[in-house]
Amino acid sequence: MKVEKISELTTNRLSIYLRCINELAREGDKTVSSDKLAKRFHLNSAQIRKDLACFGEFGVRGVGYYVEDLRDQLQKILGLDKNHRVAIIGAGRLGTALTDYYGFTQSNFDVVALFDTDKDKIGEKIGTVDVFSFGEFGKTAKRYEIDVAVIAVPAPFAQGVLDEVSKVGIKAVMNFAPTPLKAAGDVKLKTVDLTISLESLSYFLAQPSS
Amino acid sequence: MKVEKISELTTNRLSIYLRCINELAREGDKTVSSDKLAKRFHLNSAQIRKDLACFGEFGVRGVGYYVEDLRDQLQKILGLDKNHRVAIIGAGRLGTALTDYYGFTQSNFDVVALFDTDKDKIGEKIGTVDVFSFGEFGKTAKRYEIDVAVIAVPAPFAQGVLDEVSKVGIKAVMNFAPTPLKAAGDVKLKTVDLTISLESLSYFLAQPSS
DNA sequence: GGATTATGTTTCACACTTGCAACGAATTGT
DNA sequence: ACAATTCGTTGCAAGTGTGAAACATAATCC
Repeated sequence: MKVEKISELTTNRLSIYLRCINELAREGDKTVSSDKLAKRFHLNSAQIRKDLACFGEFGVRGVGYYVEDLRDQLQKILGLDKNHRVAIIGAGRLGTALTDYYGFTQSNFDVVALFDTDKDKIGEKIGTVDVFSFGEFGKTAKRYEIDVAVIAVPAPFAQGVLDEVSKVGIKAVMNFAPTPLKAAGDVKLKTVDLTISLESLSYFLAQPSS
Repeated sequence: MKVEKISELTTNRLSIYLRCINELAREGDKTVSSDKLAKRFHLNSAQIRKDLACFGEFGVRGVGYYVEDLRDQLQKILGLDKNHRVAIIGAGRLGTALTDYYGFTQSNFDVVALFDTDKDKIGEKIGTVDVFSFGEFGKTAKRYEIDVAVIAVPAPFAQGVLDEVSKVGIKAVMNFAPTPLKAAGDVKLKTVDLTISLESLSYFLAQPSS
């Protein structure tokens, strides 16, 4: 078992392994070798072993991995055994869509509060979730024990929101605003930039070589 | 000007340059050097010049780049001067949210049709967009001259949708289903996997080192 | 006990990207 | 004319991730 720092690419692969293992578990498989896993899901067996070995010895030599055990281990490593309380800042189209997003609702992330600065929205409900004034973010976030923030405001306001959110002590932030943000060192910021993805498609379509 | 193949990382940076240039244009700047651009937006001046040089000589030695000209050039390179007609497959929460997403509506991507297999949804409208039966995708896609498809269906159906979409001759696909897909060589597939991003945050929160 | 299987681990080569430095070429300003 | 600026281009070092191979270790099967 190594004790190096874990690359984000590694944890991303762990997510993928977990999905594959879940699929095998649904099919009733009890054990699986890194080789079978690799061939079935087009992965690399050596890398699977390397990645898993970062976190412990989960496999059994001569046998492989016990599917249910590995699933539990991966869930634990990825922190999917603990619940998180999510606030979404920005009750616009994207924010309201994310509130209902099954990726949140089906996982260990519970959206418990929305924030906006629009007085017409404050006090309303999106589904079962209340919309609060972003001016009272600190107070409300503490009351709801928020530990994850999702930024769904227009780009020019995103940095301000991130600063405010960080001030309250929230350490995990997902940003959907199409702009790079500067976060404090101890804050994990994950930006999902759909604009770049779209423009990448657009570029491809514009190329005559296609 | 090089004629090598362009890496996707390069085009992603072009998207970023375009944003920066747009910001400068809004502020009224007429020219900018790669050095100023780099310092202002925390980029690398040599890389800016290298990236731009892949597509032509847009700068003027001793002067820098003309802001408006560079903006137009970048838009043209990224294909943002031509409109695209988008179909969204899957009229669930994510699909309907994307239909209204300003990233689409504010860009050169027009969402012109939704598809689903649920009879209760077929025939309805999401905003101004009709929901069609996915069974008639080929016919309807041709009629609407769709050239971009967005997959917003549950993971188990995503590959089937991609195959069907490819059969119709659509070459650009954006996939929101949390599963890797196999696309034909001439089809550009861009997968946005929010689950992996979420689990990455979850992992971070689970680490005692944080 | 011996053969087989498959992990945990190390090692190496390869590819890719990035960042830095350098330099000729071209333009502007004095 | 000359200095200053800045692009276009090249080369190189550093870092990172990937892929394949190899091998000791350990469990299972016969």
